Amino acid sequence: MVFKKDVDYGFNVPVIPRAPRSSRRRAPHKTTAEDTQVCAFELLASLAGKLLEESESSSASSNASERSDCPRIATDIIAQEQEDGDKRLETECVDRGSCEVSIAASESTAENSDRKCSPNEFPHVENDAILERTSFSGCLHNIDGNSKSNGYDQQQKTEGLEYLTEANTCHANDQTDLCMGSPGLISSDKDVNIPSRKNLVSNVSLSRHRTDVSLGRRDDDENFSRCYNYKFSNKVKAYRPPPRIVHRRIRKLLTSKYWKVAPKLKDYELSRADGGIKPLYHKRKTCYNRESSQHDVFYKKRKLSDRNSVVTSDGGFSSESVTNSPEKNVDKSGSDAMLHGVKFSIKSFRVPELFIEVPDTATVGSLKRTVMEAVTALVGGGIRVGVLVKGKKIRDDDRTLSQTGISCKDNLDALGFTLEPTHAQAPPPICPEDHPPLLPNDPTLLLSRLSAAPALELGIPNAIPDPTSLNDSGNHVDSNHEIVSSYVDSLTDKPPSDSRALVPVPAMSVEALAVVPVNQKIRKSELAQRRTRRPFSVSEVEALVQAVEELGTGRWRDVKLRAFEDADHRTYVDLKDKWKTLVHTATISPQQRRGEPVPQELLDRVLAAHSYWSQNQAKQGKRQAGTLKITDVQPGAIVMV
DNA sequence: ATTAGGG
DNA sequence: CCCTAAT
Repeated sequence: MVFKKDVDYGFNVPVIPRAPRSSRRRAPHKTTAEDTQVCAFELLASLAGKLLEESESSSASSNASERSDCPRIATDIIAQEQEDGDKRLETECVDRGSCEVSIAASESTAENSDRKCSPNEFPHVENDAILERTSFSGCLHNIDGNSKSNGYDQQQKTEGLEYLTEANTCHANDQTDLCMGSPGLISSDKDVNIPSRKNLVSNVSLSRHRTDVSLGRRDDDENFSRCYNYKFSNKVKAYRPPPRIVHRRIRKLLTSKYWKVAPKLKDYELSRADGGIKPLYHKRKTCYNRESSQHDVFYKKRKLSDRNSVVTSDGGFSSESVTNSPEKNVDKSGSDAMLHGVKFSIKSFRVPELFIEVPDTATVGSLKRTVMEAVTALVGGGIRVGVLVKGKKIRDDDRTLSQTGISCKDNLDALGFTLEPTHAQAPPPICPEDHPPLLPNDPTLLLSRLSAAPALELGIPNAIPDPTSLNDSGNHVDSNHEIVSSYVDSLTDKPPSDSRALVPVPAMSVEALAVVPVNQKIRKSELAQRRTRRPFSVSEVEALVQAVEELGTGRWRDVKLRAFEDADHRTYVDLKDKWKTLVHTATISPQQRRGEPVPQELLDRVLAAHSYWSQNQAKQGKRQAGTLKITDVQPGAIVMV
């Protein structure tokens, strides 16, 4: 941050009138939620419709080869289920085993193991539907972690039992993948009530057959992106469920981090070419649930139900259902030239787990849209592509395809891709915007800050912001570039001239690959989680104190504008909160204080200002032109008991 | 969009 | 810091 003001108000505290309301930014006209609703709805509906259509008409043949593409899986869950010994369950899930087996394990293996649970922790099936996959060939499973008889922890673990399945195997057995059971069925620890699943939606499930609906290829995409505003959460309130409603939950759970919503896929394509498009969503106010959502699901279910909630994990468990089908896209005329090339098409990407919750009074269309949102959010949250060969992850980006064993057509079957959260391998993701143009250690900035620090003028050495603290706000390395470049590299890997590396079939593969977003801004928004903690530096406190001394404690917006306008990561709420803690800190004994010690001088000023402004709250109106001598109130304010 | 408070 | 209610 930078001190915007270097005026020495001394001890005189002028009462500065509030900035005229007119000066406050007005949000531009926004499209009505209605529009958004309708549009998104239709789009998703049509998409889902196609899925259904395809799933019904397609055969149930499984794809063994595909399965072998991703041999590694999270089987602990399965095993767990079987340990449970529940025959019904077993029956229900056995087939799924193959599905799971086909899931490519990624970094979050640890996560999975964490999810392991003892038999008696088996998930309690309810009526919530859990969408295992939302690759649009996904399976729906009726599993609900909300056991009313279990405790919180149990709940957590239960949630982790959600199956990781792959659609193409699920459908192989004509399993009832989509389970929309009747409400109210709750099972105890020992009695996993699964039967309800049988009554559930029949095989007309979405997952009977891989639908191969390309995420980024919908004609409606354009509209979609425009209309999909994630504002539906408000809208959904219209679907407020009746008291006894049971909410359907569609979720996949692997980690505790959530991605943020993102624009349509097509944008990604564009972004690749343009070098980045403007993100549709900057604020975190979009539709996602934070960590607490899961933790509180027990207690706040009611709350959650009021809106559609979507949580996607970044577990890195994203797997792909890539289908190499060279024969399909071979360019006959150029077959010779492509003899050593690699052509393939990506049928679809499997999407990492999603957590979706909507009131069961919501419409199907709403559900579809929600799923769409989840997927979109996930994809836009910042992912990168992982390459799997025979189930093995290829991390060396410099290896040629031939060296990797995927240079010949025969091996294409073993080629797979995964979608992984970029930050899974990246350092703490930091938003570029969070940092001022000037580097923290930039002499210029440092000087300006020092000179602007009232403390200097007051001759209080302690208040001089130390370089260390100054660096605090900017010592984060923007990892975006790394990530992006890394990602790009993986796609545009340049192999030795003599060997033809991955040469995507223009129309097909390029597009398919484009499914992976590169947009930095999108990545930024990825942090739909709790903001990174950023302790106030002494200099910041300094600025805050000064601003409050001048403006009072009820004008945080002005404080922000005055002293922290350039500190994007400090919102007026942050400032208000900081002031709150400062007052508290100043009140308690020095021994009880934690963190970077704040100069007592500042704390004294905090108390003084706090005291003054709280005392004069009522009189503020009359003191328009008045001034105050801090010293006048300090004596009393400093008194600590 | 802000402010005020509780968590 | 987050979340909400109330402005």
